[in-house]
Amino acid sequence: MIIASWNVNSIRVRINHVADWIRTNKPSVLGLQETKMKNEDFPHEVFKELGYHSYSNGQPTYNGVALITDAPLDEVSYSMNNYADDQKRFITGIYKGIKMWNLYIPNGQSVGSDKYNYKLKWLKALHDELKQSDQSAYPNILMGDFNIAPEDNDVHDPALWKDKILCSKAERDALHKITHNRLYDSFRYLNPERKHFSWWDYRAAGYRRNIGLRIDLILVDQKIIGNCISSDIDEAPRKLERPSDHAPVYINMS
DNA sequence: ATGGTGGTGCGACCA
Repeated sequence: MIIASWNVNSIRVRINHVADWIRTNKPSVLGLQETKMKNEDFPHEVFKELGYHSYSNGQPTYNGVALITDAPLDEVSYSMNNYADDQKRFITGIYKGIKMWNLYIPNGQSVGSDKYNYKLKWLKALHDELKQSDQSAYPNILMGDFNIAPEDNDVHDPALWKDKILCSKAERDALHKITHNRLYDSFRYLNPERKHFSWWDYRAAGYRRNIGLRIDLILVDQKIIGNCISSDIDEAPRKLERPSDHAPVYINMS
């Protein structure tokens, strides 16, 4: 089964790209970020026609996440228990005995800014939320736009990005605290040396020059990491007309 | 060269 994550940067603009990608790849679970659409406008009918269930936690203009699944989810949750957040960045649900977390982690703007402090607070809250769920019977898969490049091999020019937003030590430490003894970065686990990005800035012709970072991640519970067969990033949609600035990342699990 | 492009929505913000 395919588990995938994609920051679409507006579901309204990207709906045909997403529908085509689903038809081609037939994911079991697809987490979308930056839908930028309120729930009542979400195109549930498009996914229904494809044979999928869809769950939206959206808002106008900014943020917004959704889970698209080929079987119904149980226990869908739209917020963390211990962190009140007006920004719609969180949705979870149980899929065939696995707790799927789809997350749009704050960008953080620049190191030291108010938005950076919000990002670190959000990551701490996520850590606490995950720690609570450790007692649960369900293994976890966390997918989404983490807005953190885990290591220098995930960055086109590590010297240029050193201590910058998406790469700072505090962000990486927060991510490691979340994964420690619990989760594997599936792409890196299965591709120890590969340099492959998931996001390229629209500005400065980032994609054409392959100036990118790997910030879209699928973190898999150590209890089921052995079921992961492969992990990859599909650049095909990034080459289309009017693409998202992110490519879909996915894992194949037995 | 210290910006650039793109989405939302129509000005200014976010990334």
